[in-house]
Order: sequence, then C-alpha cells, then structure tokens
Amino acid sequence: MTIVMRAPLFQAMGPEITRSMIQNRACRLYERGERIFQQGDPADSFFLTVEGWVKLYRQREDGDEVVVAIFTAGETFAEVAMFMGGRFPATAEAVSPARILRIDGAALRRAVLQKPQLAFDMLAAASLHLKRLVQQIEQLKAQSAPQRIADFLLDQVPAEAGPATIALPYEKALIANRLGMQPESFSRALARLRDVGVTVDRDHVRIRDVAKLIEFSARSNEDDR
Amino acid sequence: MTIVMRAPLFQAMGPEITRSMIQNRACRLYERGERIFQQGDPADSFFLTVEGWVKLYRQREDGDEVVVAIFTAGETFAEVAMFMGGRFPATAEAVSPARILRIDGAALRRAVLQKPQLAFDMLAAASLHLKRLVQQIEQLKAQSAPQRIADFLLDQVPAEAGPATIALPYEKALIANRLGMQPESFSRALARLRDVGVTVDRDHVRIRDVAKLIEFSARSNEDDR
DNA sequence: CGCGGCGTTGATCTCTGTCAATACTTGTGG
DNA sequence: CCACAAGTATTGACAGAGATCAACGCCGCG
Repeated sequence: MTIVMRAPLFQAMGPEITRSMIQNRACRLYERGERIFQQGDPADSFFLTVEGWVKLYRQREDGDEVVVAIFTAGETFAEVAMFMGGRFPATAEAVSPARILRIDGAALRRAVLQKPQLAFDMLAAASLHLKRLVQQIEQLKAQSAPQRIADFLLDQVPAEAGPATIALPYEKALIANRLGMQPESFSRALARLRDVGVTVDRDHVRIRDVAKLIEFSARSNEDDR
Repeated sequence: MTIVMRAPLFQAMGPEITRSMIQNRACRLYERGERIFQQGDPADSFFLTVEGWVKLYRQREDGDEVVVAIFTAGETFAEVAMFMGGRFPATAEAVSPARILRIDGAALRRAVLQKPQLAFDMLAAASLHLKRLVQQIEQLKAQSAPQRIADFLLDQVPAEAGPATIALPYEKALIANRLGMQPESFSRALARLRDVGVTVDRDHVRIRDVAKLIEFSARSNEDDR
C-alpha cells in the first residue's frame, strides 16, 4: 500500500480520508487481457495502477483499436471522466497481470467538497494527462516513425548521455499501436535506428549514446513545469 | 458580456465573484496574428474567447508549428496549465481579430477554495479538452486524410442527415495543420470528397447528404456524456 | 514433436509530403 | 480605375514513407 500513499492525490488527502476511501477489497488483481472498464460504461470510479501495465484504448466502429495511453505502477487514470459522472470514453485493459485499485467516485467527490485542496491535485493529474496527449499529437503530426520510436525509448531512459540498455516493457505490437504505426513498420523503423547506435536483441534495446539519439529525435524543448 | 456569463465556469461562480474577477479592462482586442501568450511563459492566467478565433500550437525546435486546438467564442483555454502555476506548454495566437478576456489565476484559485463547487467546473473544462485531444489522436492514428476532413466538416454541422452548406471558419492552411496534413494534401483530399457529395466553392462547402458523409467517415460512436 | 503467438522480412502499392509552377483574391498606390 | 504585389489556394510531377499482404523464423508450451 505504500505505493498508494505515494500518489499525489492521496498525499494531499491525508491518511484518514485515504483509508476510509480504499477500505474493503477495492484492490483487485486483473489477468492479462482482462478489461477494467469498457468504453460506454457509466464512469462511477477511477483507478490507480498498483502493479503491472494497463492500456487505455478507443474501439472504433471498424473494429480497430487505437491506444491512447498506457499506465503503470503509481499512475491514476480515468479520474477526469469519472468526475464528470458521464460514461467512459475509452476502454481500459490489463496488458500484463496487474493489481489495480478502484476508487469510488462519489466518495472522492465528497472528499473534494470537504477539502478543496484536493481539487488542485485532481487538476494536477488532468494537467499531466493533457500534457502527454498534446505531446502525442505533436509527435504524430510532426515526426517520422523512427523519430517517434526514438522518443519512446528516450522516455524510458533517465540518463541524458552515454550508453543505456532498456527492456521493452510490453509487446512490440502494443508499442507500435501506441506510436501510431503498424507492427511491421515498427520493426523496420527500429532496425533503421541502427545508424544512430541502437541495437535490438529480443526485447532488449541497447543505445550506444543517448545524446546521439536525442539529437536524432529532434525533441522539442521540455520547457514545462 | 453576456457571453461571459454563459460560460459554465462563470455560471457556477455566481455573478458577484465573476464581476470581481473580470473587472478592470481584462478584456482586450487582439489583431490577427497577435500572440496571446507564448510557450514557456509563466502561466498565471487563463482565457475566455469572447469573439473571434484562437489557435493553440506547439513550436518545435525545427521551426514547425503543430496546431493542437482551435477555440472560438464562449470557450476557455489554458485553464489547466494556469492551475498548475507552471509555464504554458504551448503558444496561443489570434487567427482572426479576437476579443479575449484574461482571468487572473490567483483570483480564481481563491475562488475555488471559497466555493469548492467551482473545482468541478474546472474539471469539466479539463474533461472536455481531454476528450477532444483523445478524439484527435484517434483520428490521426486511424483515419485517412479525407476521413479526417469529413469528420471536421461533420463537426461544423448540426444535422445528421440531408443537405447542408457550411462556411469554413478560417484559412484552409490552418485547417490542414489542425488535421495533421499539408495544405496541398488538404486541397486534394477535399477534392476527392466530391465522390461522396461534397463540393467546394471558395470557402463554402456544400454537402449533398450528411448521412452519406457520416457513413464515409466511419466515425466511431459518439458514446459519451 | 507440433502448434500458436509473436516478430521479422520481402514485395508491392497507396498515400502523403515536397518542390515547383500557376491561378485566384484582396488590398494598395499611382 | 487599373496595375501590381502579397497572400492564399490549387494543380502537377515526383519521391519516399508507411500500409498491406504474404511468407517465414523463432520461441515457449502442451
């Protein structure tokens, strides 16, 4: 439960409200592939990923799935939709075995009215999500497939220069979808990154020099916060 | 000022707080092309478009502009960024002569603490913006240029069937950017919509049968709210 | 050992971006 | 009132990126 308390939302809430909110078995284990909620369901709760990976995607009429976001330990999702009390505009599904905490919307709403400071934290979460979506749009509109992959890899790496090795956190097909391309294109584009010092073995990616990859990706300034 | 009061945010605020907040000449006229704020500026206010059109875009290192959203009369923008008190992650610019109300962040923050209900309205606005961004991502990832244009046109039309005529609200190059394509592609793709009953004259678009266009666009269900 | 899921590779085709030339509109000044 | 310039839109030719379809390889598992 320590990870729960670490989420900014719960820090602000204070231990007593938190505990009252996440009492009885609200935390559940989902198998890989299991749905957490479905596009169109009434949005009466939101979620905190305690462990594992979750994909949030839109289902299109033509049967295609479009991944909008992917969450992992410590991240909350669907708060804003829940707050509106409407319906979920997307579907959430575990892409690995995942432990997920469900938080009741009505309870949170009451908490916010009691402690307005909480609203700021909700907005902080919304802000973060907005920023990520904007970033994604920017990437889709202005960057080639190899550049988007480079950005994705760089997001996984703390360092700003030197060598690094990373394990791809989930299936390549999912990464491809997240990045807005076909699995085949992902494979080819990743191979093309060999020129800038990226080599692949199974699900392990070795970057010879992070700085070089940053230069290649032409990332725009991370001039926020 | 009636349009100000109509914005959900101010409805909830009540007339007295509203008036105290938007007192002295906070409303300003911007010329076409004038910046309202710039990416990286301290985000100490947010804005309500009273009249005209505003584009919100990211400036990339390579000089490209990526339009993230476009706002018009009655819509607020940058609330969430403001609330975080950080810096604007994008630039806002008037694309037509525009009358815009600037609202002080600190004042709003105080108002929220006084009247927690306001927080819900902030979250509502955030929710709307999030939903739009998600929709945009879906379109970019899963739809061809003509389909994206079809969706754009359909957003301008209230009807669900029958004929319609619409005036494009701003320059085609801007629409093209918003839809993630080059002006040339926009021109060609729009021409290709002739097959589904769309004809263009200057900035006027005639749709012979809206239902047919909906079918073509393969829009996913608008299953929200 | 054989099967199924996942990933890669190859061939081909379509769409979109790019570069360049050409209208069309609008506003300005003679 | 006309000529011209600047901004905006369209059209053409071409190249490249990525999608699609198909085949194959790899690996884990029953």
